[in-house]
Formats: sequence, structure tokens, C-alpha cells
Amino acid sequence: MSKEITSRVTDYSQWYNDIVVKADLAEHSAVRGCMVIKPHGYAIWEKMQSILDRMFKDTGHSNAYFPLFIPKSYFSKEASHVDGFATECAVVTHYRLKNDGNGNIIVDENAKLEEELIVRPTSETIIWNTYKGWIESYRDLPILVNQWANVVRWEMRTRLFLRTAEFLWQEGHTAHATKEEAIEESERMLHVYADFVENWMAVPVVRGRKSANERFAGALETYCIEALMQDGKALQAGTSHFLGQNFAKAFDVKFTGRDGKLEHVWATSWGVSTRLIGALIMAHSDDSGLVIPPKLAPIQVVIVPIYKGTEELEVISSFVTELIVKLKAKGIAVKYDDRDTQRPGFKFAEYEMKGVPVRIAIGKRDMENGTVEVARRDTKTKLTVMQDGLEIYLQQLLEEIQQNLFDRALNFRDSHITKADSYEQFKTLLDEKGGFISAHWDGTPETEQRIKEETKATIRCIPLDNPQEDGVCILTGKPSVQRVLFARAY
RNA sequence: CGGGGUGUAGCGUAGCCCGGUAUCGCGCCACAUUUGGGAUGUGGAGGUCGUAGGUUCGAAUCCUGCCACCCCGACCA
Repeated sequence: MSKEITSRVTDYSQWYNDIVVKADLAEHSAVRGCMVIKPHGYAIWEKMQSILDRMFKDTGHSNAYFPLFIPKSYFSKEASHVDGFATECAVVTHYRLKNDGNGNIIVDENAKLEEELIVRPTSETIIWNTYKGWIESYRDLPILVNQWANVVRWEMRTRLFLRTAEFLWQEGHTAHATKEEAIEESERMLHVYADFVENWMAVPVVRGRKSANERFAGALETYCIEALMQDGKALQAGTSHFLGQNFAKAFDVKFTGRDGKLEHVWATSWGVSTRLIGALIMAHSDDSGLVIPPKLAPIQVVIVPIYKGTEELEVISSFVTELIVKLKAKGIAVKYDDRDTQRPGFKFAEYEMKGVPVRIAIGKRDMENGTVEVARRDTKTKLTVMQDGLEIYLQQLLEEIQQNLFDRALNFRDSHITKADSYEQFKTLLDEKGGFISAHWDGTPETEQRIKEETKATIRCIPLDNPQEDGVCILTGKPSVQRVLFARAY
């Protein structure tokens, strides 16, 4: 099957592509810029969905669904929002096809839509147009709604999971009576995201806010969590926006307060996407393939029998059947791979490629000794373990792997936040070390833009609770009150 | 959207300059021997050579248009 993958040092970006394809997560589709998410990749997404969905429900949110299509005029209502998305919108102009008489199917020019429809790149406009009808009084607030959906952004260059023309995500859209409450909500959801990414995906993040340049089109404040990939590039793993009253004003959404006065509603929106799968891959995986943290793994433990002849297999299988019951009782997702069409070595390599956290091999020798061979994916080490009490051992091992992955990523991240005090040093660090560079910035969009043009690095975020410290901007030498995190990013 | 490149079996490729219906490897199928890290042998199946047209007795090969993909820019929360 020749499933060799390119090593990370040879070509990191090819390594990434190889993992996605060879771990069977996704593939390019017949449609330009759009991917097919394969069952193994989708299983990871489903796992992410179910955990996040529970977290959203626990913080008081409900799911709903809004249309895929948005009337073009809605878009124009919020000026900065249009500017942000105009260049990457798919537009529906007709609603019918016809036969041209020569056996070709063509667009029926007589079926032109009176108003073109935009395929949603995000749903703020259609949602705020809807909320207008839901909100009259402070008693109708807050509205805490989330939707799981697909969106389309017509990107020029795409990468599986990281940037595709269509992708899956969730978008939360909330409406509040006060500014404070809306800000609190957007911060709360940022922390929900950080909690998920760190504790489930085992990827450490920096929580912060975006500079004006990087802010969401239409937001007053964009909060984000930034993660660091193994090649030293940053990846925005989630964003949460305080939208102020911008959309309420654009769609005329007002409510009557306790005091009887009419006021515009305060808004937030927040989202994470299938891009998280890209983050997962680039944070943990190695040259043998994908590495999935146990808490997100669709299969946590795979059992591979090693046998000669059906008689040996039967003995092993009856033991495994009992073991599976015990593992499931501990909540462990287990798979027994007794396919006779593949040899053990092949299976070992396959599950390594697919990132299964723990592999158990059981052969005749083990059956005689009352042992199994346990191999962990994160360290690629093997141990012989007693069958007795195996379920407890595995439960602890899975937790240990989860922790180890996080610690490893955290260690890498922390050793890749470097201070730079001059522009020369800044550029050298970017080229030679990568990672986040903590540097003083004069706070102006112009300076950020120039640094971006000259170095391809952007301000990833201004960390929350950022220590205040007097200094001078690395580019302009103007006074600065704090350092911000720069990096080259995905 | 600019500049460059590539399209040949599921995947990776040879052939193209110098025109004669296609090479090799992996994978796939069958059988046998195998099974503690990607098995081996024997046999077999699989191709509108991206697509449309042109030149020619004859086109994977030469010419033109189109499409797709890749790389570099531009663009991108």
C-alpha cells in the first residue's frame, strides 16, 4: 500500500497534505476549492460538534437554522461587513435550467432572479433581519442562538481543512439589552472555545483580542484564541465578536427597556470551523501520521489479534470479546480488528497513520502469559501489560496520553514566544525561529500594515491581561505601552 | 486575476522533441504458502492518453481553443 508520508523537515506543507489524505480524513472533490470530508475526518468533526454543542447548551444557548441564501440587499446594509466579504461571495442569479435544443443544459435566461442571492459567507445579516421580528421588549432578551451550518467563501487558494471554499462551522448569534452583557457574552464564549481547544484537543492557546486590521468586518471588538503549529506558524482557532449595535442599527432592531425608552440591541457572534481539524493535525501529528488526543478520538483503543490459523484466532477472540465489554463499561471507545485480509504489521501502520491513541496486540504468547502488548501513539512506545485489570490501566493511560500531548504542545508553544526589541531582531527571529514574537507596537494600523508587507507577519493578538510595559515600537520607535504577539499565520 | 508548470489505469509514472492504439511500479482480483511491524509466489483484470476541434493514410505525440490541478504573486478574520 506504500503509505509513506513526506517528513516534516523535508516539506511541512506536503507533510500536512499527506496526513490529511493518507489518514483518510478528506480529499479534494470534483468541485474547485471544495473538499470531501471522509468518514474518519467527519467522525472527528462529529466528536468536536457533540462536545461543543453540549458546552453551548450548558451556557444557555439553543440551536436554530437560518437560510443558506441571503438577499444581496441585506449585505449592503452594514458597510464594513460588505467590504469584508464582497470579494469572496458566491452569487445565485438564476433559478432554472433548460435544454438548448442541442442536448446541452444551459441556464434559462428567462429565469433570472429579481434580486440575486448570496450564498452565506456568514449569517449576521439574515439573522439580524430575522431578529428584528423577534425582539420588541427587554423581556425578549437575551436571545442566545447557535447554528451548525456550512458557509461559502470563494477563496483563491485552498488547503484541505485550513481554507476551503465551503466549510462547516457553528456560528452563535446573540442579542442583548446592554453593552456590558454583550461583551460578557463574547468573552464567555471565547473562554468556552479556549476550554475546548485546550482540554479536549490538547492544544494550548493564547486568548486575546485582535487589532483593528484583523478585526471581523462589522465588529467593534474581536476576541480570538491563537494556537501555534509545529512549523512555528500561528493559527486562529476560534473567534468571538462583540458587534456593538452595528447590526441592530443596520437592521433596525430596537427594544423597549424597563424605562420605556427605545434602544438598539447589542450583539455578539462567535464561531469555530472544521479548520480546527487542521489545527489538531498540525499541533500533534508526526512523521508516522496523525495523532489524535484520546478525548477526541473516534476510536481510542484498537485491538489487533496475532495468530496462526483459526483455532488461535478463536481463543484470542473470545478473550477480546470479554475485554471489550469491560472497556466499554469504562467508557472507552474500542475497536477489534479481526480482519483476516490484512496482516498485523499492516494494521499497526494503518492505525498509526490514522492516529488511534492506543493499540493492543494479543497473540498466542500473550494468551499463555496472561499479558497483552500495549503501544501508545504519542510516544510510539510499547509495553507488556497484564490482562488482569487492563481496563483500569487503559483508562489511566488514555488520560496520561491526553495530558502528555497537551504538555508537549504547551512546552513547544512556550518556548516559541520570544521577545524582540528591534526590527532587525524581529525579522531574524521570524526567519530563523518562528513562533510568536512579543514586541512593542505603536498601536497604529499603518505600522501593522507595513510590518505585514515587509515580513508577512501579522499581529495575532493582544493577549488578555497583557502586562503593561513602557517601550518603543520596533518599527517606528514611537512610544508603546505593551507588547503584542506577532507571527506568520495560516 | 497575472507569471510559470502539469494533465497517460485507483495512485505514481515512461513514451511526446523525431506521429504507427501505450511502459513500469504500487494498488486491485483469484489461488497457494504465510501472520509478534507495511508478506511471498503464480496467474489475471483494468486505458474515450483532461476535453473539443484541426493537420495527417494514421495523433498520447504536431497545431488551436477550452477545462482542471500544482507552484509563485495578488487576495484572504
